Amino acid sequence: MATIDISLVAKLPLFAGFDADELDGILQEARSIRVAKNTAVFEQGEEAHSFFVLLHGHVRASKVTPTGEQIVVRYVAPGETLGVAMAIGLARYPATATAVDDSIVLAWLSAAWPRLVERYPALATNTLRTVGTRLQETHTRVVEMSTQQVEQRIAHALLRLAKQAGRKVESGVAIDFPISRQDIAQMTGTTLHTVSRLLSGWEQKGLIESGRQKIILREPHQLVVLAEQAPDDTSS
Amino acid sequence: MATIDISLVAKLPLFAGFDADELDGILQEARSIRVAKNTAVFEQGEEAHSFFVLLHGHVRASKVTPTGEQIVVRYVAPGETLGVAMAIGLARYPATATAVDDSIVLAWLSAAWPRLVERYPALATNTLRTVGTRLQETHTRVVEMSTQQVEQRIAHALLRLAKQAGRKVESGVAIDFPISRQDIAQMTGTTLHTVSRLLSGWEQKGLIESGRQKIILREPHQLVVLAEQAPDDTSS
DNA sequence: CCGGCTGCTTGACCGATATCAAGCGCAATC
DNA sequence: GATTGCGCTTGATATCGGTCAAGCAGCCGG
Repeated sequence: MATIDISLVAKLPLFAGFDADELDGILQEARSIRVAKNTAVFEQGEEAHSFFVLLHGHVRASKVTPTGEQIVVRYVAPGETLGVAMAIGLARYPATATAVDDSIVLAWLSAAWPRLVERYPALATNTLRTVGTRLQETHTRVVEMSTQQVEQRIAHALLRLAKQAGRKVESGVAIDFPISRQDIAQMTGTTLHTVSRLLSGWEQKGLIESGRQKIILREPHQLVVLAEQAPDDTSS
Repeated sequence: MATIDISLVAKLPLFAGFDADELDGILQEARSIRVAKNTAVFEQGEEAHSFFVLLHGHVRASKVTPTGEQIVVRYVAPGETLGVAMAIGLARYPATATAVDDSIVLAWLSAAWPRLVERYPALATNTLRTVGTRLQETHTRVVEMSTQQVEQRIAHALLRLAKQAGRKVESGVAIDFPISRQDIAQMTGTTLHTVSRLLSGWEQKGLIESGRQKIILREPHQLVVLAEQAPDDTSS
């Protein structure tokens, strides 16, 4: 029953435009849950009993196809919502959410959503905005997959990860959670092998520094150049 | 000032849960606009002055990349909303909407959206649902592009088009608007040439019947088989 | 401290699909 | 009814990146 501190969430997009009292009312209904590294917040196909806000840590949303192939939908950063299936009219989660680091989420019962929205209509418009943003981002991904080579796509993916979850370190910007070549392959529609080869190449050129589930961008600007390079541009 | 007939729109998802009076209030503010074949409803990058509901015809939403490549985002069927940029927090249209047939749209000024939503909160939740659905569909597309061969992707695309805009004809199901090989290429992330070759092959096998900007599915079920065929399944 | 798992690397090969190139024919326009 | 353009077809060739295969190495658990 420990109440959640308002200051933790007051500035999140989901709660934009709410005053302290309203926030308090909404938070009344939330439970805070610890999710250990490598355990699921929810699983694809499961009944969408709750929706969440990530408070701390990092969560990977992924989908499996009927034939067993897996793709990474996105990485969730602290402050973002996840599992809003009910709000968009789904009874079941369309993807699996796995903590890639020890994480903390706020959870509301999906059943409470209609009531919350009725009392606090801004919840709907705020959620509409974030779902709209995700739609834009997903379209960007489709465009990239349609028009760019693997090298450009991976460069873009790394830059996005760094922007979203970059931590400054001495030698550059580190991606602040464990991520494998396989994960990157599943984000960019390619294979583990190709990612490995490309990253090895970049490491040789000093663009990045990498290890087991670890990537540090040493020369982000060089990566930007790579990412924007036209398919046949051999000017380096 | 000709008022729009309520019965035309009462059953659309955007207006789910509204009674006649409310609908009337909303429709007061709409203008009905004819859009001739091959003209734009709105253009990518343009200020998002209005949002729309397609009443009649078919509209193609497409995006151009900085480097000039074009991709088709989706085809809009009658009853669907388009140009809801403002609702998802965008000041400008993220894509171009072009009528592929003579079409009729209802248009509201984007500026009216906040006021409409305040008076009719269900507009927000209904829009949230449709944007959520589009997000799902776009994820499906990403999954397909990541895991399937061109042949499967094109088969899926045709089946989806037929489902969404199929018209029964003697020889099968026709896609009810002009669509070129180029369009299909831009929907599936491939090239005009590959689409042409594949369709030629299917036509030979009697699966489809096609002509200039025209495609008729003769054997939808065979296409389903093709679409679901595993990458190396040579069982035909 | 050791063993084994899991993530990573690297080579060789191959094949799906893009690219390059040429030409055809329907259909709209004047 | 002629003309021209646009959508389509089809061949030849090139290549990116996937697949197959083998081995390495950092890290966790015992």
